[in-house]
Amino acid sequence: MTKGEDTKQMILDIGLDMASRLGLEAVTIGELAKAASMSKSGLFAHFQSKENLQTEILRYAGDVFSEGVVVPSLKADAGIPRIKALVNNWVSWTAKITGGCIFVQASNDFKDRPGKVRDFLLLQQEAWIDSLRRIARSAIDAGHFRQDIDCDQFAFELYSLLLGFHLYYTLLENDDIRMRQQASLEALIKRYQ
Amino acid sequence: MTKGEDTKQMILDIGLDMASRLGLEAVTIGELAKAASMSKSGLFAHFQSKENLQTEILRYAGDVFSEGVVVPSLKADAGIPRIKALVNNWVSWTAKITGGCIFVQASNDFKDRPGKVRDFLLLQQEAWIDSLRRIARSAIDAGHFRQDIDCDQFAFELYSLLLGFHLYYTLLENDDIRMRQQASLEALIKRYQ
DNA sequence: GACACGTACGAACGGTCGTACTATTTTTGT
DNA sequence: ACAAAAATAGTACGACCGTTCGTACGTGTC
Repeated sequence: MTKGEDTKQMILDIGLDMASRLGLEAVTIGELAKAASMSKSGLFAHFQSKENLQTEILRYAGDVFSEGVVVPSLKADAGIPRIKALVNNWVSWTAKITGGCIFVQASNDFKDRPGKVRDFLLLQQEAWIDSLRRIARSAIDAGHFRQDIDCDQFAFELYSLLLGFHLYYTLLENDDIRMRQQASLEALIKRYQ
Repeated sequence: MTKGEDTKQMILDIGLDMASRLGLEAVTIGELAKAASMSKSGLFAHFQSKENLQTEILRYAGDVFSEGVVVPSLKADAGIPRIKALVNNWVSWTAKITGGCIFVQASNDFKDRPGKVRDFLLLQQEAWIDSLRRIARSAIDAGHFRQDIDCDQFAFELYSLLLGFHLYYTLLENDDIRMRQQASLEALIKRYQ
């Protein structure tokens, strides 16, 4: 790893932390440079535009998300245990940072702003929904879910539940919400059994 | 209505339209003045700060929301018909404008920015959740829902469903989502009967 | 030793932001 | 009709935005 790549990774680390706390939009080049103890221009040289910086932060966030949320859940037994593990990991990921899930935040920020960042975010969201779909599929294969269920429908309902948790947790700072979401998850699973 | 109040209302109308399309954050004083064919300073005099402008737009949005979403649903028969009417009205309200629901957008934008706007938004969200709670309560009274259900839990699950619809509709531009949400709503209602 | 390259810097650009002050015009009450 | 009051415009400000420029200091290569 050359010196430049090293620095760039350091910038992305700080940038991801910043984006997690305040949203991807709040990551300004000046502020990021200050946090990284660099000059604006020195930092800027590593990316060639703000768009690139944002996209790279998202990509890096995706890697961390995969490693910290998706992959660990695959170690749980296929089917219902894996679903519960995934939800727990997602909740931990979301609750760890004050601003909630960076992807949920960014989805809201960029949904009406066409461009590279939006396109990339869309790919990531579709990949995430695909993860939910596949986890439902594996629950069928494990014999935990009925054969005739609609995996897309399950993915939508599960993601909705996570989004509900996200709003209650970040905006309303509702403390009971973990239990409430747990109860909803149980009911959701039962409906597909 | 004096001339000033008249102008102010006109500004709020345009401001709400702007906020609906691009989010409350995107309503800048300069752009709003341009859209209203006024000078920045002339417009600014009606509010005394950006915070006031944002709060007043939210308050006005709340009025429009009440009148266009909540009140009409009260004309439907109490219980399940009223719940379905409320959901349909909410979906129409959300789908009518490109940016989706202004409150969902603003919730994401302001959740980490303490101040008057956030405080007011929180009140509105709690009032909305209370509407959901009361509509569940009236479904119990109408004999459509079981006596022993948790109205807060129902409100959370219903709102989650709406948030899921919101993301799928605004970001993913998923066309099947109305049907999918309809199916989920039916299942949700059935669980509480 | 000359040269190119990677890396970082400070300064400055044109632009937009919210806000403050001062004029000027328009409306209102008598 | 006229003065008081309200409404709007004009101008300027300091701060921050993303971006560009010229420059300087290593480090490795021919």
